[in-house]
Amino acid sequence: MNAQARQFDAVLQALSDQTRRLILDELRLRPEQTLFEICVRLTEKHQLNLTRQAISKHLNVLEAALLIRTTWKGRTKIHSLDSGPIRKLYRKWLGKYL
Amino acid sequence: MNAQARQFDAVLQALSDQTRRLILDELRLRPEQTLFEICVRLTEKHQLNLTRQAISKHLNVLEAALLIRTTWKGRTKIHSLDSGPIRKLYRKWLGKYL
DNA sequence: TTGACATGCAACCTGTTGGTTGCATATTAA
DNA sequence: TTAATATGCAACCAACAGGTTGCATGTCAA
Repeated sequence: MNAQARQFDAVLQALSDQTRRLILDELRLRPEQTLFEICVRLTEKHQLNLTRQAISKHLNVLEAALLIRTTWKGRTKIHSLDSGPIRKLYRKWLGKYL
Repeated sequence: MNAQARQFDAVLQALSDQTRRLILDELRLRPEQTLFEICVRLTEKHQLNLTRQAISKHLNVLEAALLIRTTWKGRTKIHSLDSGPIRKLYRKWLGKYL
């Protein structure tokens, strides 16, 4: 299996979880959020009661699929959406089905 | 979690496997194929050496996600692509990211 | 310097996924 | 009727996913 197929696997698998889709939605509306901010929004806005570590794992999955970019600012890690992989998936494969 | 989120989970998870994407690609180019025809195409065209039962499981996943429709014709089961769930996903969620 | 804060890392658990092998069932053809 | 054919079903397995708890690390503020 080639590299692009593996990349599509990772992107689609990352998107196949509602919690991760909610995280992306939040980052789309409000970029540059920390782990704690994301936790607060998910619990208060979406009644999603997960531990910080669970959210952190989801962020790692999204980052591994290159769907979010991160930078460190002192002791806080800033997360932002990168929709590049989704657009690539659309151009190279998914678009045929629309 | 609501029903639509679960449906999106199922569709994206079904799409997150390269073998299943190849199956959809084959059914898009040539609809109305049986399990055996799909097996032959995957092995001969894509050098994918899987047992019939493995392919059958993949077809079940795709059918559960409503990505393929099936009808019985005697002792053969005919599979066809249904891109409806992909279009719905695009309309209701993914399109925001393109 | 010390304590609070933001995050990471690792172990663990349960359920699911992707694959196999073996056998059963139903339909068609000889 | 019998044999070949197309498929389904079930058990099993290793690997992975999603979640938890507990502890470690690095940075900022008092």
